[in-house]
Amino acid sequence: MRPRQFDEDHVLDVALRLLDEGGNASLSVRSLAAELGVRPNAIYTYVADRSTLDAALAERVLALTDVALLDGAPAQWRRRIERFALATRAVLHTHPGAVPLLMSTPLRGPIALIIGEKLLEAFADAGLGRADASRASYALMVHLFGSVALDIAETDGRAPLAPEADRIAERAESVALIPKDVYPRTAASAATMAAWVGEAQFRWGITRLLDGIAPTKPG
Amino acid sequence: MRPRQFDEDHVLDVALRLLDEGGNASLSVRSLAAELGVRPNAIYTYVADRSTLDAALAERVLALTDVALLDGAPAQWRRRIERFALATRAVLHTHPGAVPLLMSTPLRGPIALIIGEKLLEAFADAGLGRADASRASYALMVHLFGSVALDIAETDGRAPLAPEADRIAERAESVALIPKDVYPRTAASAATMAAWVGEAQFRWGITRLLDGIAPTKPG
DNA sequence: ACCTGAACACCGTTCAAGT
DNA sequence: ACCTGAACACCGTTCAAGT
Repeated sequence: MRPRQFDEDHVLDVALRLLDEGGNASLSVRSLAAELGVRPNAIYTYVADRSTLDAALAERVLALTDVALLDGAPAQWRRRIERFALATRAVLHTHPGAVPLLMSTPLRGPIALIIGEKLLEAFADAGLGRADASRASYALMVHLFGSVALDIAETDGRAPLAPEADRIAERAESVALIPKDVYPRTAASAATMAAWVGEAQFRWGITRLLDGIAPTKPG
Repeated sequence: MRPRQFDEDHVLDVALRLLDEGGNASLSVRSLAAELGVRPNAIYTYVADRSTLDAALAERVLALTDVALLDGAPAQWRRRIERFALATRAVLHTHPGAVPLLMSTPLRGPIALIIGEKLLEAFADAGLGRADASRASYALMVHLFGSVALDIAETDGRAPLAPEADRIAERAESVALIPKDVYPRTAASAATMAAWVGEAQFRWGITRLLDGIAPTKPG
């Protein structure tokens, strides 16, 4: 009959903070309990088990996304998708520790559904039929989430991430060691390769994908 | 002065088998040791620590890929990339438990480099300049790895994966529950959405991406 | 050089008991 | 209804000791 000490949102916020501060291994049922000032098993009042906690965290980070960026005039469909993709990438970069959770959980929560629905709308505005719009939506999510996941795989998962320029510079150092006799083309394009984790590369990929999905007709 | 009981390859093979058989949580330093008939700490003779083991497993799975599929006549660049992407997707589906490792480790081993080098060659054959070829290679890898990771996030990570038709049918059931008043477009394209985890969707995405990267000029 | 024994500081989860 | 105490079956990793 005791009152609940916290609501579920607060529990998830604290969990997310632990993830942001400490990197990948810093969140556990026990560390979360300690942070809340409670015994480990009390966590099970708020959450069914560890994997449910992870899924809830993934959905929570997705909820930070601004889906309204997908709204707008039909003719602006491309700009709407691009700005949403850019902004979502930025949000996910803010919570790097949650990204592996996003990539290992089925994305079926309400936020994932809203994003899907609005992407369908944008691609319909682009002139695509029902099936193609659906395929295009998924292709875009694959590129968005996949790109962020690979970016973050190179970091320790702690927030805030190092500035982009630093992350690229660090890659440049390691890429410089690639033997140019074995990998000549790779060595010759080292600078571009170092910048794979940057926003320009992300824009480039999204642009080409959208070009392939809805080509502007010649003439 | 005792002889090494195993070589590193064997240790990795056994680890991969544990991952395949038991799903995500079935591989641990201790379970690996038990399977090899040795005490837990003996593992550290072969591997520096757990995260090194994970990285080695990721590289090992990547090594199962057939990079020769990227070779061929310059005019066939598109076919070379497509068949490589398809085959690599199939290989990764064979070791689903290793895919999360692939997505959370920097891909800098020799196999990753060879794949990159050969992709650069293929995109050069497509007529791209050095920087664009590099960006295109990464975009393709993002799509390939991202797509497989999202596919596998819907499974329990045990090999063999259920047949594609079954996985799609299971998704269809859950997608059928989406309320059509809130998500009308999503509900209307439910069948396509259920098939997001299928090979046809993967082909579609790769095709559109390549279309955007190296458009066949009109006329 | 390789493996064991023992130990340390952790995990997630359960169950019965207290309020 | 919520939390605690206690326990269980796990983790990864270290260190000194044996061969």
